[in-house]
Amino acid sequence: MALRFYNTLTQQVQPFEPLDAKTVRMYTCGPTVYDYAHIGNFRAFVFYDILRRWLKASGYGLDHVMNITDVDDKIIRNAMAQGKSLVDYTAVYTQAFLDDCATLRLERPERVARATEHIPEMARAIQKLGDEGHTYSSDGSIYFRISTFPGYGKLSHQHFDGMVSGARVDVDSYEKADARDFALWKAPKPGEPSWQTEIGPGRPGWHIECSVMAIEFLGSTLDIHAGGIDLVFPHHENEIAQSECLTHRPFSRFWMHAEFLLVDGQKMSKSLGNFYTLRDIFGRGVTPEAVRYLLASVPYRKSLNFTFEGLNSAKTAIDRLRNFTFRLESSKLPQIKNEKIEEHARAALEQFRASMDDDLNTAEALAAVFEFVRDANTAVDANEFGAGNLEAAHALLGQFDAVFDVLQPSKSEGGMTDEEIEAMIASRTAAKKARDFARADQIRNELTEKGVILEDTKDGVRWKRK
RNA sequence: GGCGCGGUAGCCAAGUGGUAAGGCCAGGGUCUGCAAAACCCUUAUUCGUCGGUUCGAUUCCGACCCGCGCCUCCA
Repeated sequence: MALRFYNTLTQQVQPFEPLDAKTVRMYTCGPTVYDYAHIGNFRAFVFYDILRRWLKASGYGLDHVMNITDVDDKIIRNAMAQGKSLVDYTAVYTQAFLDDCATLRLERPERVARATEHIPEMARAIQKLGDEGHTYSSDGSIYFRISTFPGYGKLSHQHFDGMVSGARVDVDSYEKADARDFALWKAPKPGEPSWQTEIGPGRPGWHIECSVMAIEFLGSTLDIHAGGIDLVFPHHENEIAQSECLTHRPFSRFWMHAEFLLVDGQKMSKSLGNFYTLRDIFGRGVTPEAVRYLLASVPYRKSLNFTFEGLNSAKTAIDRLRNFTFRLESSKLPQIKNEKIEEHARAALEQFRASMDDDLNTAEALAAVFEFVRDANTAVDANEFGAGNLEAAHALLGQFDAVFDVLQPSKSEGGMTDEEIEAMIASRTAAKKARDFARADQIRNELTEKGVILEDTKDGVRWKRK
């Protein structure tokens, strides 16, 4: 079966292939840099990464744009409260975000676009929407008139019959003609940053930035537009309205949305005290790989309950896979090729791919890997796993890690060199030979404290860093 | 109220009209001087509840209960 994804627009799983058959043009909603990103945010960002990697593994090129929203109400409020300029304020959190992404091994999109670098284009787009009768002004702000776009609601599948046009729903402290209408351009307020443009002074609304940057970089019709499920309405619905009024073409062929992350079964919030940034979690001795694995192992369309127990489970699962690769590298294997193992490796690789093709079913893909690992471990125990099986095993593990990317440990600071470790192991072996077990145990404990784990095997001692 | 998602072993979780993947935990074992580490084995007659369709349903249909998200900023 070929690659297929669930499309929020059609509410169906559909075969996927990019419009030009080679390169996937994809836009994903990035962060608003008003604070450190939290793990809930990274649920979506890890999903983007898995999607990217699987598209690449499927042979496609990528042109992926992600925005960074560096101007919005919260940013302005916080920056003003701290007496900082917008640029100074957002620089900190933008960098922190990029650092966090690198820590989680998220591939950098082909383009990372900052909203404030595209304001003239946004103004021009708003101008054009105005020329075509989709906007109205009120107190210097410009609003999109939803009633001019009949398709409104097609993504979120909502009906707005019950909403009374002209009703005053004053949620934004701006005047709107219709409750659904949204701000394209916000009038400058005293003390707030604003830009001088051909449509007057002010700053862009949130929704317009994504439409404008997506179209600018990727053209009028994208292959995939992705985001968190909470963005379906109103953000993505509004993007569609703006973009399709602007280009008169379908905005995105596929819309993909990552489900929510819960913490201890509840929505993460500062008031509940279950609000975690990556920095908070790493402070508790959790590795980036464990976070990555946990977020990736639950299929993206299923809500994920984040717990420290889950992180622990992820860590152990990764260890199992690392131990297996370590074992293949360090064991003396017989010069044979076990056909049963070969067949299993082939079947597991095929199953892995089929599962990923099926709307990125990462849970099922993982099962294929683990089943093979168990089978292969048993064979190694029985001395029936041969050097001739290594290639097929590595093909499977390589495919797995091209997506999950957790096998290589993150570098830890300090620590001993390989030579120092080998020297200590040599003295321990000597002590063991002399039956001085107290001395041998002392050396082993020392190594353990320094994060080096020894394993006594029939082929001798082998070691690894924790 | 509207729209959407989900309820499968202690926890996470896949899946199918024909009788339940995988991971973690737990218990047992192998290895070992002993631990540790590693590896292996075992662990749901049962898939929220109640009806219906069917030779047969966890899987299809209906009703109900429960949890979550969106409907105002939010990944």
